[in-house]
Amino acid sequence: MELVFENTADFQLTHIFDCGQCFRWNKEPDGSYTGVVMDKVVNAAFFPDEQDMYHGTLVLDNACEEDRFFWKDYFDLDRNYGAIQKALGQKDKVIREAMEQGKGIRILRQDPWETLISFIISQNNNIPRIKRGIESICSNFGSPTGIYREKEVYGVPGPEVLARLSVEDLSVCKLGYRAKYIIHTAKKVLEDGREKLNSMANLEETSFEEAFSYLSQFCGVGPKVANCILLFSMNRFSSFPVDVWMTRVMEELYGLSDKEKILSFVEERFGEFGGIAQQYLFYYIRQRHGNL
DNA sequence: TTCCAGGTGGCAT
DNA sequence: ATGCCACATGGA
Repeated sequence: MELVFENTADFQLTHIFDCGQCFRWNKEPDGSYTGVVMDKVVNAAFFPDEQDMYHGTLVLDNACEEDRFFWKDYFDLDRNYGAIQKALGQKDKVIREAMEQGKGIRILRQDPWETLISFIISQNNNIPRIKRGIESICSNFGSPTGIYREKEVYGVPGPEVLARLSVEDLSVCKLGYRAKYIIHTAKKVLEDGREKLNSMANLEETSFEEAFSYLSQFCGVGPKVANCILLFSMNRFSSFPVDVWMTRVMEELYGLSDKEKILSFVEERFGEFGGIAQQYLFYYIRQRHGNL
C-alpha cells in the first residue's frame, strides 16, 4: 500500500538522504530511495510539479494510512523550510549559494537510539563505511522486519541486544575500536532506560545543556557526536556539529580558523537555525570537493 | 606506501 | 584546562 503526501514543499530526496544525516536509505535505479525506519521499510519517491521541482507529491510505498503522522513527523513536513531558507538567505552570500545547491534538504526526525549508535560509529570514519557498519549490526544482530523487493530487512537491535555482545561478537561488523564504545553505550542505555534517552528530545522537559551533558556521558560521544544526535533526533535545530568538513568549509568560505571562532560566529550569524545552515554547508563543501 | 574519513578517550603537562 | 596521540578499517 501507498501513502501519499500531496503539496509537499521545499523537498528533494537526494539532498535529504545524501547530506550525511541518515545511513539506512539507499538510492534505487529509478531515483527513488528505500530505507528502514523504526522497523518499517518504505520506498520514497517524489514527483515534482512542472513549475517547481522542489514542490510536489511524496509517495511512500509499503506504508499505511495509520502511519501517516509517523511519516509526516519523520520528514518534518509541518516545518516551513521555505521561511527558514528566506531567513538564512538574508545573512550572507555564502549561505545563499550553499542553499541553492542543497535546496530541499530537511532534517529528519530520527530515533535517538539509532542516531546515538550511528554517530558513535561515524567518528574518524567515512560515510560508506558508516553505512556498512550499521547495516552489518542490523543484519547480524537485529530482528528481521519483513521482506521488501526480495530483500530481507532488519531493524536496529535494541540496547538489550547489543549490551549482551562482546567485542569479539561485534568483530564481524568491522567497527574497529568503536565496537567497545557501542557495547559500553548499550549497557548504559539499558541501565538508564531507553525512555531516559528519548526524554532528551522533549523540549519542555529538557534543556539543551541538560541533553548535551547527558549525551556526553556516553563512551564514544564527544561534542561533535552529541551535536549530531541533538540535531538529527532531538529537535535541537541550533546545534552545529563541527567535523573535518565543517572546519574546512568555515576556513575556505568564511576565513575562520579554529573551533571556538566558528561556534561563536555561527551562533551570532545563524542563531536558532544553525543546524540547518550546517546541513547546507556540509552538503555544499562535500560537493565542491567531489565527495558526492 | 601513506593519507584520510561527519572524533574521542586517555594520558601527560 | 589544554595538547598530544593511538585507535580499526578500507578506499584512493
